[in-house]
Formats: sequence, C-alpha cells, structure tokens
Amino acid sequence: MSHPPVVTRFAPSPTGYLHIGGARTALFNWLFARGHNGKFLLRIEDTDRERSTPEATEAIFRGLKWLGLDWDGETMSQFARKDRHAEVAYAMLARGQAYKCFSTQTEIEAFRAAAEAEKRSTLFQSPWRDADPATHPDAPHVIRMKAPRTGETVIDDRVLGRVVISNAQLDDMVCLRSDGTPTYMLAVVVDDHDMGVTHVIRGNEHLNNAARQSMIYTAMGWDVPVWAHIPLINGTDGKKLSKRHGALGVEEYQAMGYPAAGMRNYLTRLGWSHGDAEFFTSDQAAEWFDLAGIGKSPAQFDFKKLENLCGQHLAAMDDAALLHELAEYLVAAGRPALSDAQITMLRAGLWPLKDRAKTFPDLLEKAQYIMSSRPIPMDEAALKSLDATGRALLSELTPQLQTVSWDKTGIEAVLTAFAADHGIGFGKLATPLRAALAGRTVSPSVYDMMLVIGQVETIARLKDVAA
RNA sequence: GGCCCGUUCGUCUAUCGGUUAGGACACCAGGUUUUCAACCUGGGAAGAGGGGUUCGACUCCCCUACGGGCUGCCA
Repeated sequence: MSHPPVVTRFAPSPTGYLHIGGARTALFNWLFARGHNGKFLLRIEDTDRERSTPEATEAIFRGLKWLGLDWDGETMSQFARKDRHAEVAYAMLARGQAYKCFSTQTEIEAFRAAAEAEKRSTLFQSPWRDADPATHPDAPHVIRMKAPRTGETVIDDRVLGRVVISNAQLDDMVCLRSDGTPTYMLAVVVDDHDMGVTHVIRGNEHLNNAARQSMIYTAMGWDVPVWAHIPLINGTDGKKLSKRHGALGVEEYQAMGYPAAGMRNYLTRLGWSHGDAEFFTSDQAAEWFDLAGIGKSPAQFDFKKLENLCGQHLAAMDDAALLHELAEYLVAAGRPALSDAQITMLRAGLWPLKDRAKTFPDLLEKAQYIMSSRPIPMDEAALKSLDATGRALLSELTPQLQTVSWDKTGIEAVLTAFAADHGIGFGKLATPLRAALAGRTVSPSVYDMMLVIGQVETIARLKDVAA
C-alpha cells in the first residue's frame, strides 16, 4: 500500500515582514513535507492590492531562505490567478451554489448597525439569495456563496480534534468582489485545490474559516484537505505577541545574531514535541515531525531557551559553516565585514570559542583578543591587575617563554613551575597574564589564548605591557 | 453580544484512567577551576476553580474563571 503524496504550503500575505509566528507555520509545513517525501509550496496571498507590497514579498523570501526553508517549484502569486478564481465563482453560480448579491455596502452596514442595536445576530442575510435572476438589476454586485443555513459543518482537525460549527453561525460569504477580484476565502480554496495541497497546516486563527472553506470544497465537489490548526505564539507575558515584545520579524532575529539552526530548533520545539528530544538537527526534526506531536495550547516565546539552543548549535557547527553564517550575520546586522586576515585568525582561534558563545555577537565579543592588534587596548580592570607586582611577574616570565616548546604541555609546565617558584597560586599569575594578552579580565583560558595567537605574538604582547 | 479554541513547574513540554506527575531552559546551592563560560552533583518548583462519571482521574463529561480567535467586498 502506498502513501498518498503529501503537499503542504505556506501562504503568507505580503503586508509586512515575515512574522515569527508565520515563520513557525512555514517551518511546520516544511518539516511535514520533507519528512514525508512530499512537496512544500509557497504562495503569496496578494489579492489585497492595497496592502500588498513587493518589499514585503522580498522580506518573506529572505526570511525563509535564512531559516533554510526551501520551497518546491515556482512561487505562486495568488493575484495572478484571479481569472481562475472568478471562473470557479461562476461555476458555483451555475451550479446554484452561489448567487449574485446587489446589496450595497451602505445597506449592509445599516443592517448590521440595526441588528446590533436590537441585539440580534449581525450575520447579514442577503435578500438576493433566492431572488429570480430575471429581476436582477443591471448594477454592481458580488457573488456570494449560498451557504447552508441549517445543520452543522464538522472540521476533523488533526491538532484540535473534531470541531463542530453550526451552519447558522456562518453567513453567505462573499466569494467574488464587485470589482471581479476574489476574496481570500474563495482564493485559498481554489488555489489549494489546484495546487494539490493535501495538508493545510496553519494558524489557529483560521479554524473558523476552515468551516467556511469546507463549504466551498463541498459545493465544488472537491476533496477536503487534512486540517491542522496550530496554536499561536504568545509574548513573554502570555498575551498576544506584539511589538511590545521586541522582535516580531524573523530578520530581526538574524540581525540579533541567532544562528539559523538554533532558531529552527527552537521554533520547532515551540508547540511541538517528540518525547524528551530538545536538541536536534533539521534532518532529525523532519524525520520525527508529525501532526500528533503538535500541542493544543499557545506557547510563550522564551529568549533564554533560544539562546541555550543556539549555543549548542554553534558548538556543533563545523568551522566553515560557522564562519560563513557569521559573515551573513554581519551583513544582516549592518556591521563591517571581517578582513581576510581577521577571518584567518578567527578560524585558527575558533575552537576554544565555539562552545562558549551563544550568538554571533557573543562569539565576536569573545574573539576580541584575536582580532585586536598591538598594543592591545586595556580596559580598566585589566589595567588594575597590571600593577607593579603583576608587571614584574610578567617581565620575569617572558624570557622563559622564548625557549619553551609551544604546545599545551610545554606552556603549562613553564607556567606552573613559575608560579610554584614564586610561591603564588596559579591564579595570581594568570590574572595579569590574561590582562596582557586580552586587555580584559574575562577571556578564554590563558593557555588557549597563547596557543591561538602563537609564541611570537604572546611575547610581543607581554613586552608591550612591561614597557 | 453570539459562536469556536485553549488552560500541567516561572517558561517549553511528557503523560494518552492506576507514575514518588518525567525531561529541558531558567533559578538556587555545592563541586571543579586561571577569569567568564562550560562541565558535574544536588535542590526548590505544576495539573485554573467547582461539580460529576469511575474501584481509581492531569487524563472522560458539565459549569465557572481567565486567555485567544472568528463574527469584513482583510488575509
């Protein structure tokens, strides 16, 4: 028995940056498709000509690319398919599943206002629903779905379970606007059907829409896709995610220096779980990802956990990939690129840094001692530890470093013997040494620094502070 | 207002009627240590409230509270 092919899609509207919640929706669709040998499609829902912009479309592309969410085939523009949408609207009309409604927006607003005042249902019931076409005026009109008024529509949701919505709650939605363009409700269904989408994985806010869309599928005699409505992401206070919580656009996260692998891991784990698995690669995630593992309740964004995961991914990344992504980070953050010489030095000194850094700016900060050129700028605490005693120790130590074999054991032997000879703990020696090498009191291990910058540079830096 | 969805440690979550309610992040304490990290050990920390059903409920049902969504010729 063969499995039916899986086709998922991400369908953002290009009205701003790629929202963090949208990115997670895209990620879930991508994981599901990749894990099932299926296709992941991208459709830009640009039927709202007022609010859609090409810049926003570009931002969506950049965000998806940063996260490594590659889509199959050409990007589809929903607006470009408006003729097809209209065709379906007229097909529904011909089937008697839809009708022309000549009510003006002013009339509808008046109806709603009156209904609200009388505490009646504000669902608009068009007087044209059952009107004889022969009596239709020659006037602008919309095409409305002739939705069933009794009974119920059931959404068999893979995340939420069986959701029953009474048809009396649903109105005759507009499918084709008076200017001939389709509404979202019609366009999604037509496109998803035409694109062969089998699984609709999207935000919870569409759950009610699913009932409406289900009606269109039924009216057209099309197969209804598998629904999976995923919970939204909340801000750190449990309230809806908003600008107050800082970063909303995924590009901001890139600019803050979070590695994409960590971001993917974090976002995957937010609202989905696979036993106790916390740290995993995209391949593992795709292999494990399933609709059953998606939680029902909204999750709060937690920067601490994101950072922790990012740190683990940074440590696990190979040097070339890390350096490559670091360069991209610098561009995204609008920071100056590293020179070839700096990159060479950084590559050599990456090993003691990788498992300490959580983000790219963090890594760069810790790599400061590699990139600085002599004389090394000193911060206040470093200067303080380079007092007369400290400098005396260092100038006595320096000659001994000229002859040592430059590896961890060689250096360690000299330093520990030196400390012992002077009757001091190793810490008393390491502190001024660290200051001289790094210009600060927080740095990687002095051994590691000496190995990374090399014998010549080490001695030069020590001589600088002795002077 | 009507309808729909949700509610386990501070946070992300496991549990799919029977567990001392598990893990991770964060936090606290101790250890290791040349600083900061990392690392190791230990610790505190949860089923929104109230009713049922059941021999037994975090788990099933109902009510309430709280949070969210929909109720557009936006998506």
